[in-house]
Amino acid sequence: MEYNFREIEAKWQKIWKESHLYKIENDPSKPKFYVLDMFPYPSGAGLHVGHPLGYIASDIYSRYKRQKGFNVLHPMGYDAFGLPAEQYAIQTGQHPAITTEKNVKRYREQLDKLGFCYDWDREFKTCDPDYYKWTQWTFIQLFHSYYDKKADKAMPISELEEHFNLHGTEDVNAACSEEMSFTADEWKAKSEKEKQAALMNYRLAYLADTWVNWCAGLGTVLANDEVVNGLSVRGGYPVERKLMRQWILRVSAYAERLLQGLDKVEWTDSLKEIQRNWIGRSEGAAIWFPLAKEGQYDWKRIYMGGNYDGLQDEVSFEIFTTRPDTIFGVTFMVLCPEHEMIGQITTPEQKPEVEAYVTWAKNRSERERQAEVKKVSGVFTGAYAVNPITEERIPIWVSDYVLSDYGTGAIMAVPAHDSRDFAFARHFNLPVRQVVAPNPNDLSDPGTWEESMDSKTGYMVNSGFIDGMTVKEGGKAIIEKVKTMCIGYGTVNYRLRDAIFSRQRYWGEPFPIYYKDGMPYTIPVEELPVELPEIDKFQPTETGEPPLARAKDWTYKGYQMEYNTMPGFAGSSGYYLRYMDPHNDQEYFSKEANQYWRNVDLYVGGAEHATGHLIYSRFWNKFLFDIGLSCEEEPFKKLINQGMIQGRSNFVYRIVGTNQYVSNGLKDQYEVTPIHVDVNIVHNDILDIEAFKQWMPDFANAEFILENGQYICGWEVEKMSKSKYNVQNPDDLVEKYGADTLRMYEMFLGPIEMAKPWDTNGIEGVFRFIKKFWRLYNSQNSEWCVSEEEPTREEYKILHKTIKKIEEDNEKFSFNTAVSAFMICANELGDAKCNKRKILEPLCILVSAYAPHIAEELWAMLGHSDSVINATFPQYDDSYMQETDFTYPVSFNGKMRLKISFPVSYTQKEIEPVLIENPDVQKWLAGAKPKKIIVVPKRIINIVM
RNA sequence: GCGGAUGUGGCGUAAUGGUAGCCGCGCCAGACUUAGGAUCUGGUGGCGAGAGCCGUGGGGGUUCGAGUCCCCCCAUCCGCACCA
Repeated sequence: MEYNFREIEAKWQKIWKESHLYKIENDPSKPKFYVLDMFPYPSGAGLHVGHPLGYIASDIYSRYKRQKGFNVLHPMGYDAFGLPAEQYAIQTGQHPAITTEKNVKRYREQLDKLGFCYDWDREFKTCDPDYYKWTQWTFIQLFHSYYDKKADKAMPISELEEHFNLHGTEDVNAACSEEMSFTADEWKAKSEKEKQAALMNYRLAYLADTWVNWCAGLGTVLANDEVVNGLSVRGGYPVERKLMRQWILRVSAYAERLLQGLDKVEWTDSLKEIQRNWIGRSEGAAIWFPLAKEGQYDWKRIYMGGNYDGLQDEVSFEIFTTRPDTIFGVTFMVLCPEHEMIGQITTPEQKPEVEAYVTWAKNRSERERQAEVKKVSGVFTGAYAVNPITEERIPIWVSDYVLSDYGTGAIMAVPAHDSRDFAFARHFNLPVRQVVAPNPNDLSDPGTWEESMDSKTGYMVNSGFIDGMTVKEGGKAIIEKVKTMCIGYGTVNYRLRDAIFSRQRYWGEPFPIYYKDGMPYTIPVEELPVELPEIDKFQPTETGEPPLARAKDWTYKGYQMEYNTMPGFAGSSGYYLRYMDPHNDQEYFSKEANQYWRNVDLYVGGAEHATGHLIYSRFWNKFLFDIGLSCEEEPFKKLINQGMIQGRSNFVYRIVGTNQYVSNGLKDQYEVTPIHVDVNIVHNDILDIEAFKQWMPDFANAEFILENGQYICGWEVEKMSKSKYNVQNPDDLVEKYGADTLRMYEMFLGPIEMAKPWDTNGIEGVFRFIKKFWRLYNSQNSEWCVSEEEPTREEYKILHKTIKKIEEDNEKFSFNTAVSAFMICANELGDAKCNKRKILEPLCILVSAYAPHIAEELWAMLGHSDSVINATFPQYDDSYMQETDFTYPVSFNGKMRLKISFPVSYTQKEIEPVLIENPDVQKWLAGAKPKKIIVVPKRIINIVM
């Protein structure tokens, strides 16, 4: 039989599908292994060309693990809610469910063509009510939980209520939006609405007025990770800051655990680093600075921040600093433009200027603000604060270089040792005072400085009681001091912010929330799912309400339901758990299923999810862990980021002012304009001239200056995009070479985690290998030619060398070198004309993870009725590797000169005399006496002269 | 600016501190062919007629021996970026 990949691949894909070959059970008698690909969003464009890379790698690993005796969970499904389908719906009126269904179907077809071993019986979409029921359920649990810092976990909010009833806020140490203080009696005296408002301050899913990223272009708010450089990731629309009432997840409560957990997972250093940066832990101090007024300060009273009855006139600002040691160098204070105390403290003379500045700053878009980071702006309030340590009066300024949502929105400025404060001080001519020096006597005049001295090492100077201490000691001393003064304490701040969880959109999970008396209440879990209602149009209402406000009778027992929907990351944060038990209608997933599958052993996907999905799902999982659902605290044990697939563009060079095109090698002789040319009409950088002329009307009459009769195109690695004409569709390659060739070629390109250009130039080589592989089993004239003869020792050696290499490479995900090993093996067996079953049968198993179709066909031809995926991975036998002699490379001073063979049993003592006598060695020694001879057994001999 | 990664033939890449360039593309030569973007065989880092010399971004170092380990520098890519 001839190798006909179209026939073979179609045949086996059909058989696999019909027999549910890849369906697996939760079978506790076998060790488990969970391999997962990152949830794809089925876009209208079909499978992105970068996707298969990761899918192939995970598929190979899954098949390999299965052959190694593991029960492998390898599911697939779709992250199906989201903006593109809805944008399309707004434009065309087509319901997003229809678009989504169509896209999912196309994805599935593409995936099936690549021969993946997914257990499709576990497939689901995030927009399935059966699934989003559990997304809503989790939201309800979050709503009814708070984070107890003492227990360091989520707890039922009912316990907090109970505590309030008995003790008020005394001894409460919980994650919250703002510190609260009331007694049990005060609590009991509160109205139901007031109580709900107070509890909202603690819930893990809470409703609050916050500054959000409002994207008018998309008509919705966005999470921080959905905004890059002030533009929305989807669509690239400008984003502005807006104060809105939104659902928010208290992710920040988990900041420390999210950070600590990174030490327990096997992810790349770079990915962990990105997450650490995103979480952004910094240690420092919180210190209160009072507003300056006449007389002595009662620091204890000031600490209470005016919350004390009778001390309403005391105004103070809480600042956060990572450098408490530099407090003697504070020469001014800065508040963010959003700071609530600005109106209260601004002097009448300064009021117009301050108000103008605040209005200007608040109305700037995020993009403008970020683009002009280097520009210094700000305004003096006319008010002064008191440095609580030095008791100096310092001016209070307002500037947008202080951010409202980090720390407290107020800073103590130390221009000598902070570059931003320095720039600000220089711009507004504020004093700069040095308080840190490399050595205690090494002072200089800050007036002459061109930049601040940000060093975190050195000695304190001009710093009163901490003079002479190191920076570290000084910091500690100041924290001690402010503590005893009751005006501050050492603390930790995180950059990680709570996640905005509302979207003013239709195509997402509805919230299981209704409003009574203006306060939100959850729908009973027995009544879930809250299904997405039908609406007539997908736009916001005329009054600016989200689309769900259009739904008829969108109420619960007469109460209005929530109009917002959940964001894209809601459904993708816990999907990996649902695969463990996807059809369970009683629970998210059963305890038994979770106890068995535990967490994902291998997660494969792109690094672009580093600050979104991979933080949210870790948070989601930790919460489910806290409430006893998930038995593992980290969801993804090992994670591999497939490298980005870059485009490889081709160019033709038009001679300026003509319709003449000059070949790459000759272009330097002319003045040319490079023009992108469709890579699909270029083969190995040689342009198909006829196809080029037909490609676009402009080129129909093109003339060419050739080299060696050909037009050679230039090339460059760029981002893959339609406008650069460097997009290649995996379907076309499957059509041309077959899935097995494509799978192996993608692996052959290089290490899986490395970024690489999508260059199909080498695919022919892999195609040749596949055909060569086929011919090991089928003779030149296409007849089955496997013999039952006993292989030679040499043939066994080739096989076992390969078994060892493939096993090692599979284990370390080095799939490129494994493909290379298969090629070497096929070359060697071909040279040996080996057609023996005892060699070719195990080899077929080895290859089956990489090229499942051809392997399945050959396996059947070898006489097996069961699938090759159920075969056992061959056992490596070291005895075939044993040799009696070893050919030593002999080097002189580390340079390899010649080779001499010695029995492996020979020791250095036995080798040396023979070595010295050797005429070639004599020649290289040229009469000199070797200083030293190094023999590394079975490795190398080095003669030092 | 901060953090992470990467630098090896014309190209993709390979090398537990031990023979640099495996495997493949491309290229060259040959075989079979009416033909070749098919198949097969051989060759292919640079310089040199040759023995040989030089070669892993650059410069130092450790070592009998460095692409690999250490220090400094350069380039490219990725992430973060007024985070106090």
